Amino acid sequence: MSQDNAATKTPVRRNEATRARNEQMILTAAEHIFSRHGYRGASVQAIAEAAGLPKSNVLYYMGSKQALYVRLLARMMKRWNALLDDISVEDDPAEVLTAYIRRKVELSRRHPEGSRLFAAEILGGAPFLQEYLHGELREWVEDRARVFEQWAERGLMDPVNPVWLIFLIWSSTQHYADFEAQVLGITGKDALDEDDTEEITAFLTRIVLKGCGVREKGRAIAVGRTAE
Amino acid sequence: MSQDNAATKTPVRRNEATRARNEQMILTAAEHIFSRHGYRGASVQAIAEAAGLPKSNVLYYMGSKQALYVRLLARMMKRWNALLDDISVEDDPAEVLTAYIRRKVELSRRHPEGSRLFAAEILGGAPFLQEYLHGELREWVEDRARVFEQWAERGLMDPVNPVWLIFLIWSSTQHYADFEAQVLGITGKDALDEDDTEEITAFLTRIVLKGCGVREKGRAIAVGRTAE
DNA sequence: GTCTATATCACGATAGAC
DNA sequence: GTCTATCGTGATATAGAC
Repeated sequence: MSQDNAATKTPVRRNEATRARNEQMILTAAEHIFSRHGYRGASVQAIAEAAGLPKSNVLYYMGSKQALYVRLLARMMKRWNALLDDISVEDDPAEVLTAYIRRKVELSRRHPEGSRLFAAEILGGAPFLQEYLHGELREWVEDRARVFEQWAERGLMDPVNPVWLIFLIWSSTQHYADFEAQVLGITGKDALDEDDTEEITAFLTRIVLKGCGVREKGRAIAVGRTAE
Repeated sequence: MSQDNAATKTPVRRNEATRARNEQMILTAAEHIFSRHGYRGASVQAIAEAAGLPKSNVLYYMGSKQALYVRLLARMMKRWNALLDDISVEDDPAEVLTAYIRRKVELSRRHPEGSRLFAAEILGGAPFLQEYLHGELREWVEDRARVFEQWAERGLMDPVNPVWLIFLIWSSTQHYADFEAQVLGITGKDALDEDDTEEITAFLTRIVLKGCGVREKGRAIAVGRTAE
């Protein structure tokens, strides 16, 4: 990230701070613009204006439009991976799924523009993420899928297709970030507050757990009008 | 759609056929390009090349880039509305939800690019669809929501928030069109076939019905490892 | 290290030849 | 009705002044 210090003899501490601050401004602004218009639809000019810097500075700091875009994608993948810790057959399905849904909703809420940036990349056929999808992410899904299947064999949940289940969790949680404009239009709100988010998390958790017949710590779950 | 016939004296049937065919080519090509790159990211040049026509002809037939885009959005909204027939409290929740999920999956499968076009529009803040979201679509959702609530009061399903339920159905069904690149990357397939689609429909239907505690024709649903 | 000025090219749209 | 030629604008990127 900063290997070119050898070229400059003096420490230039003040400039390093300036650079760090400007880079942060650019990254924030770029995530905003790219998420709204996609890679091609976004212009460096618009990003520069949003960051309050001259257009050339954006290119000076980031090298090129593409390098900036790739850097943002990588940052989002990193956030994403941070909440995907390992699971094993010994874990409790209800706990794992509940925690995962909650974290996904929280991440979407914390970084809606990153989520939309990723969504736009996938919508466009994932030209910059082909490798990631076919490699790292695919392996991650296969690992979890195997655990879900073992849970089903042990009678801890229904034998549903684990990949479709993962897609269900992804789509339903990200929806509130990616389709925010639609959600707000239909609900008539200006923004979703923390209470809404709590309610949505509880709703999605409940549907997924009950829908997959997840037993809590070996007990059969309550069913019927008294449930929840 | 064709009110300017008064200007031409002769019938010009052949040209009408040419026009109809060219317009169709343009609409198909434009849906492809707009869905990949969004409104700003798409160029009339690229649409023209995909349609096999000179750039000027695209603008001649469609008037402007924006008019073409709006026309495509309207076409998608029309397809969308076609499967949203009225429901009442007297209907069976299981039947209504099952049919709706099936139709949504089928529509996404028939028109994946239309679905992605819509998604890109929403991702970008829905600049051309604000009115639709706050008006027509919002009313549609409120109508269904009221019926869901009445079903819950009658004990036909759990008292879940009906709006979150509708969002769940939308997001989980459209996921396979909108995030197709991700789905194919992770599953390692070239395309989802009809068997996959059937399986996904069955999975989503099962999770939603069971998750919401929908009783089939008044009976309590089966639960536990023998279910399904 | 930062920013102005500019090179080069593609954009949407249109005027006018056929 | 169709297509070529072109206009004015805004794109990414860079060279060079400070």
